[in-house]
Amino acid sequence: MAIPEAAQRSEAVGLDEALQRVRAHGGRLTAAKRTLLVGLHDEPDRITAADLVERHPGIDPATIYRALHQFESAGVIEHAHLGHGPAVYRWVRERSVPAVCEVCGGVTDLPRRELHGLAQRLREGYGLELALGHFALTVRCARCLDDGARRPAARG
Amino acid sequence: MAIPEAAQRSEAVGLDEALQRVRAHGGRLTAAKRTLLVGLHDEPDRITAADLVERHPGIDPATIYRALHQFESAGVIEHAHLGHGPAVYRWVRERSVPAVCEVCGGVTDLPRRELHGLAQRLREGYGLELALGHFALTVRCARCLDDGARRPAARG
DNA sequence: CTGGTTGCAAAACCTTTGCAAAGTC
DNA sequence: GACTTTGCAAAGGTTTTGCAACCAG
Repeated sequence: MAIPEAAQRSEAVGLDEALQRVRAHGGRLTAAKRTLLVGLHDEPDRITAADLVERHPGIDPATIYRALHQFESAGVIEHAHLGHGPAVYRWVRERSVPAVCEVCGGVTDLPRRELHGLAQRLREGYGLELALGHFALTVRCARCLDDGARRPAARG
Repeated sequence: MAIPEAAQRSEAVGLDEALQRVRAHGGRLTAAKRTLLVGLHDEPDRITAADLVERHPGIDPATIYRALHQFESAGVIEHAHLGHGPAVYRWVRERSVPAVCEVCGGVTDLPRRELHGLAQRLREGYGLELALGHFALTVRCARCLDDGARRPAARG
């Protein structure tokens, strides 16, 4: 239930500002962190910690996890859970809501706007403030729905 | 990405029918499974596998996990992921969508109806069929929002 | 120099799997 | 008697932690 401190209303930041932010949060800028920040900044997709471990054989997994936590506290990156399996990390950008196909695992990014109606209902009806983006919505994509229709489910 | 076979459109079933269903799915009714089914049937809340392990010291954890899978295939129970931490299991009932407070972890069950609007938008706008109930929505509950307002967040 | 950071190794956590013995139908 | 299930133990994948050596500011 850890809540990223600064990540709350963060907007996308450039690489330079990211470095500053990490320092401002009490972090020191080591070679490892610079490397990881550059890698994350240049990566358009959501990636796992394991991806980073693989791409940076010189950096220990523990270091990578620790750096990711720190970057997230600094509001530079954010993580999400797409389903089973490891968390995925991404540079903070215009906030979107990931929708994961439960069949093929494909991710569709939805503009937050699509969730406004729901957010309002939850706010007015339940006093709940929808927190978007940290956990994915589960869906079935068009392709998998199509496959399912063609080869109907093994009877119940 | 495993999709429960029969659980798709299951309705709540009684204990007796559950026993039948498990047998119908090729399962044998052992003492352990009967015990677990009764426990699950009588439990109003979502519980973890660890809860069951604790409540039934005579049954091995591996057996409990295997039984849970089998019950789920039979459409008798369903599991969901509320956030970080272990999966939670519950007797199948009128389908609802769990909303978990990211601060306190409290769960609010939403009627599926609240999600109809969103489901329609995703269907018409993206060809995505919203799959509800397996993963929770993340929210902040009224109480935690209130606390947050009183003791404002450490600035970003 | 002080205090954050690293690598290594070990552990934590949740869940799955192999196997021989035991149980169900 | 055929086939499933159980307990035990071991392993799996992901993430965290303790600790001594190291490095940034």
